[in-house]
Amino acid sequence: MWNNCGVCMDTKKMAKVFKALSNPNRLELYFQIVKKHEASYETDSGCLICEISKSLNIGAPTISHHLKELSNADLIFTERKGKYLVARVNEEMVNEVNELLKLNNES
Amino acid sequence: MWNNCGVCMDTKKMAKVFKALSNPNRLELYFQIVKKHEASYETDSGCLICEISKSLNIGAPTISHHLKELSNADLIFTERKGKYLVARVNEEMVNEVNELLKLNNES
DNA sequence: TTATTAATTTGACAACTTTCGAATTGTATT
DNA sequence: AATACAATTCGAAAGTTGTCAAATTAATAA
Repeated sequence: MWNNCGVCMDTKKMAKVFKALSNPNRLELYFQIVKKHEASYETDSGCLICEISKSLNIGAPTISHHLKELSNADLIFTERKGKYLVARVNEEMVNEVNELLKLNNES
Repeated sequence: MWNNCGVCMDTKKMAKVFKALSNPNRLELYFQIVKKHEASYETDSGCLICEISKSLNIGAPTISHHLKELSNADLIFTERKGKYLVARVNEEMVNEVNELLKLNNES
């Protein structure tokens, strides 16, 4: 459970997730992926990055970089569909984070 | 709802919270405050920082700095009790973050 | 009052982040 | 084949972060 640095194993993984969400533009990107994901739940059509990127005032290289960070933190999956990139939320991971953050007292 | 940078107002606030939780040592510090908070729920005795800091391998100035970040992000409250500093979780904020992170589809 | 313990401030430094422009790769359209 | 569009890679600039040592403040105990 504890490593030699006094930091819990899971803590590092979780810190990485939070770091991925810690930049406003990246967080907004994440929220838009979630929103599309929820909207297209029935069709399971995923979310085109080029559409999202129009609404964020940052260039394509930056978007690419941010997506990699979200992906590296296991918050999203990405997949190439021909010319386009499709992003999907990793629901399992998000639920895990939610559990960890939840306070469980009886107030 | 949206500002001129294409970033949602709440997004900045949330990004700040996630940034506060994005460093492993700071996250561990936060978790320990939560743990103590939950354990001492009945007595409402709070959590002494000097106790926690023994289990993290970082110096006092760094702890002080990290506490300020958690506090700045409204994740915790701190209060001086004589010689000691007592930390408490801001339950309202944590619940808010949890709501925002929660996925609401029917899977 | 002196010494001790807890916490903060300051200043510094290396490491990391965010972002961009330019060049490049991959795919589709004409 | 030539063009256009989507995305990635690279290299660099400007800014931010995590950490510490040294000095300082605050409160308590001897």
